[in-house]
Amino acid sequence: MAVPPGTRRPRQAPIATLSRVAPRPTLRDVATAAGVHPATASRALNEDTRSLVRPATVERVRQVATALGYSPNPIARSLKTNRSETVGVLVPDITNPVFPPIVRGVEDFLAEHGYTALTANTDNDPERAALNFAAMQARQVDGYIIATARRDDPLLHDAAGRGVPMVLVNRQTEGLDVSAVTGDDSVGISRVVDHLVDLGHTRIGHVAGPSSTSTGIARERAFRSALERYDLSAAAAVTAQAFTEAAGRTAMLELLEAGAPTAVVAGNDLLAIGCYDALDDLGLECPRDVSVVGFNDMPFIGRLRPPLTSVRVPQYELGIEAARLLLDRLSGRSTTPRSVLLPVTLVVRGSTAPPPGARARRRGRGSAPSPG
Amino acid sequence: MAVPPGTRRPRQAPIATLSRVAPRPTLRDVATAAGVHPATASRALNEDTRSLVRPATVERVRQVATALGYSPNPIARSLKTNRSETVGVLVPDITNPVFPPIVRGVEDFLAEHGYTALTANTDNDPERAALNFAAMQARQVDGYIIATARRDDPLLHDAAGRGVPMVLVNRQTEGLDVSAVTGDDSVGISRVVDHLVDLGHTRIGHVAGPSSTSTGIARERAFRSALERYDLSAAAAVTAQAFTEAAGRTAMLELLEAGAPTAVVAGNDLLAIGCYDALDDLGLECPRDVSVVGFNDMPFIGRLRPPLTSVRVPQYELGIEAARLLLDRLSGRSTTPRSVLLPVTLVVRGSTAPPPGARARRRGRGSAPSPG
DNA sequence: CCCGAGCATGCACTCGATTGCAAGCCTCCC
DNA sequence: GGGAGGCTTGCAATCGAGTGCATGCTCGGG
Repeated sequence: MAVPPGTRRPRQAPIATLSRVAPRPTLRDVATAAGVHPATASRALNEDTRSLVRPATVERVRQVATALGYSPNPIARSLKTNRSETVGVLVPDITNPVFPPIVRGVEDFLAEHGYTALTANTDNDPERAALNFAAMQARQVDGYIIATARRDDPLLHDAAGRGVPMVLVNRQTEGLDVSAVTGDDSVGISRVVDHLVDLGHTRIGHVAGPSSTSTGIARERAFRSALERYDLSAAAAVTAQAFTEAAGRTAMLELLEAGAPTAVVAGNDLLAIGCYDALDDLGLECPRDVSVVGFNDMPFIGRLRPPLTSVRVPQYELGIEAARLLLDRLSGRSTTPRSVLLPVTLVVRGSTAPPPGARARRRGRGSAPSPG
Repeated sequence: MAVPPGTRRPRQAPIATLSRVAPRPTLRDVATAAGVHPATASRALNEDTRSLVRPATVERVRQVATALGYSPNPIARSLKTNRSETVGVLVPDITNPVFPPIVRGVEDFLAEHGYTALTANTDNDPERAALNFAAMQARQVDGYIIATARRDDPLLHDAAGRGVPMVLVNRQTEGLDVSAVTGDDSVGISRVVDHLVDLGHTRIGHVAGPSSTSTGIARERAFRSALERYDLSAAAAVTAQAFTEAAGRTAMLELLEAGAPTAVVAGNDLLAIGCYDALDDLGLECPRDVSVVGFNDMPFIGRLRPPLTSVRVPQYELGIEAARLLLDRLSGRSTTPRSVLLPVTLVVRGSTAPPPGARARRRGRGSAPSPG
């Protein structure tokens, strides 16, 4: 070698760059500073190859590494290992208040374990979902947390078939053998119906969420079976086109025309707000004329006019749990899919009241109704 | 080499893996399939080296590439180019309703240009911010969009000094020569004061945001100078410890004790909700006893009880604009920092009314008040 | 005292794509 | 017909870290 010593870093200095970013030290830098081969430095710094290196050397390398402020380049590592310590998170729309707490939970748990999250919005569009999914795939994400599942979702079936690690959160897909974390829709709706019957309602309607989503279907089913327990049937039921305020309003207008419910169970809080709008349109008042119940207990939903009675779903915990399941799967700790149902609670507020011209029945919580 | 031809892909098949992910085709695969050298394939597929390759070859390579479903491995590319087509987004807390629209705007604009966003929450903790910042740095993000700026922020000064590309959004940092996109706080507050004076208020108080944030300070300054234009001075002003409901309540209780304002301008909507809480505590009613105004016009804030008068800030557009500035900077299209002020509008709702025992003055919008 | 076992370390190749440089071919013109 | 120049393409090194294999050293036993 004719190269004089100390010329180890051949990156030529840029001619006239004002203040370029100082290059981070690499593994080679650490190695030469510690007087060892890069391979040795690599092994010394790596948890599960450390045993191959003499303890004294390990110590020296580690000290040099911290002294230089070395941290491995995740890109280079990913290239070699095919893992990126990154997971993809798909949500319909982060602007929908249900999702920020979920995402926050996911990110918090991931960060705690050295992972980072790549988030994308799909707007419930399968095509956008597929695009984002592929883009994340290309970026070598190790797995996915999916809040956008459709009841029948070819994209997910396909991916699951290829063995892509993923966890569904909030929503499910039928016949898909992957882990999922959701709120207990059935119990939630059941509590809602208990509450309304308690208040004396018998003509209860339902503004269901879109039938393309598991939550839409599950809550509608739960609604019907809860009514059956009281020998009641739905005053009317209309399915909204989307989980949005506008769709809720449209559906509610239809519902009010179809039956004449004294109470309405909405598929989620946004639909419930749409119901408020529809009542406004018709000059009706909630809860005096019609009681309304939502689902999810979004932030600030208790401060609406009137405060919305809703079912609280522990969104943050949903996110935490989903992230936990995914990392368990990635680390090989657990291999069989698990379905986790998180408990929900009914939060009674001002949007529910006895039906017009009636007094509330008094009844023990959860007990069977005494026959008429 | 004794290796028979056709053995180009030496990855041995795993023994008993049920359904592994099919390996994505690489550039080499495309190259051999097209009968060219990988380097040629690379140039053919790359926008700005394409001119070096014979058009017929380009076409052949591109066809083979799409036939094989090739897409470049961003990890490998990043390693070589030191760019990742990824930008880091720092927000205090995605759970705060102000931020989702901003993030959404950022992500939408980035996605449209082939970039992706890495989001992290800092909880306004400089230490967490530094950690996240470093983690993103390690992941080779090309630049940052920062919604967590503190008024005096060593982290940002340091990074800016090193030439790290970044754009501030929503908040600013003093004496920092980087691009920033914010709502026009000064005009917003000015409109608020106009409106309150219009209604007949003269004893106006302020619950200011934390003085560690530019928005806290800027809005307070704007508040005082707006009052001066009417020869008024603040009935009282208290600085909240954080932009949270709880901090707003505490500050408001103090404020009500200090002065006896008939109207209160809150530093943002969350603080305004805290003001509602405080009024509740004391058995006062808004707007009958005290008018309250917020800032930001968060989603659903108009559906509160009472509907909050607030200043609408175009958050989504803030995000879009911030992303645009950053990408302009990254592409070298624009090099000098720019400050963008987006226009805001006052949205008058039910939380503001004339002061107790007074009728509203009628006054032309924005005109100087007629002296006493 | 010598040889073998075993531990510690170094060497070199790899992941997938990019890019400076070299080489080949063709064409055009003298 | 021959040479020069330009257009295409190939070669090989590189980014930073991980890893199978080879090598060297040390220590212990015979």
